[in-house]
Amino acid sequence: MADQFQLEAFLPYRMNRLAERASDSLARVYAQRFRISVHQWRILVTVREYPGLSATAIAARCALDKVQVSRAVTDLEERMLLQRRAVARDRRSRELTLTDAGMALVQQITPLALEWETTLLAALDEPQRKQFRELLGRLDQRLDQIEGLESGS
Amino acid sequence: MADQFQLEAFLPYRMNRLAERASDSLARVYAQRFRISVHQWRILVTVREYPGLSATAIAARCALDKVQVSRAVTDLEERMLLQRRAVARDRRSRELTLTDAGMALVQQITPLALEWETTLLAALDEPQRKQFRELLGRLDQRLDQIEGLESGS
DNA sequence: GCTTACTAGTTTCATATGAAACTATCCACT
DNA sequence: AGTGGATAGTTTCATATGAAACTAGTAAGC
Repeated sequence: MADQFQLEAFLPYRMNRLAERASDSLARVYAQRFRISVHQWRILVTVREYPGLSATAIAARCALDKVQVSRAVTDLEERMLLQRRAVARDRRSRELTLTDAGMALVQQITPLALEWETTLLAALDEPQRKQFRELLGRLDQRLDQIEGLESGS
Repeated sequence: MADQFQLEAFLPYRMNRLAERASDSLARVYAQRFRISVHQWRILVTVREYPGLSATAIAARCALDKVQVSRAVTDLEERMLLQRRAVARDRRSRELTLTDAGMALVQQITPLALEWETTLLAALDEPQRKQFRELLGRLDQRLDQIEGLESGS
């Protein structure tokens, strides 16, 4: 069995390598130019889409660790790209919103990110793009199940 | 434009999240039990498939950094899972091969890894599995082109 | 055979990471 | 009101990372 195992055909490896290459290539489009990390980018666009979320909610929504969110948000706030506003009903938590500068930054980077995505997806025709998204969704759901089994049994 | 950007629909994010979840879930199958990291697993199976490769060749083949390979190999050698043999034609480089214990370990982990992969792929039917591999391949090739453009211009 | 440029692999060092501890607050129950 | 968990977010600390420096060796031009 092991003697026919090929790393190149093993999906976890394939997915990881592809995701990492894609992520690195995209980051080269905006990271140095705007001094924004991938984590910070995720946070900025999520706060733009859902203004007023708490740090914990952000962490859950963009698959980040709460420590990473804490640190990234501190930095973004220092740079006046985002603000934390105290919320009456729970004084542990704060509502996050973008500042005008933060919004402007997102407006600047978004077209670059979408353009990069379009460039990547030029490898596929429209039905294939649709199919790819569909398959990613199915695998994601499957991982929900697998994780359920892991903790359940 | 930015006001319709959704992280959840953005492919680099989707791919990253899926790959990371998959990698973590799989690692839970063997990492603690055999004290093998993902990097080490890649190295072991690659050395099994191509005995006698150098560290640099391994790094290129499994998308790892040469520093990571150096460290992982040192550890694997200390644990007698792999050996480095001097090679006459170039005294900087050494040929890597698995020891019997290393081979046995690969034989033990491989079925678990393949079983995990099968569990994940149960989310898809056979044509979808084939299609998924095909699409990953196309995107990989596209990234070769994109990286070419980046350094070329 | 020297000098120069390159490559294999290791080590150093500064930074990134995330688990676990911690602080402050909230909530449920008595 | 008071006690015993939970939870939000931060800080600490030990480990992981990878760029750059380094060591040792190779290769090509003179």
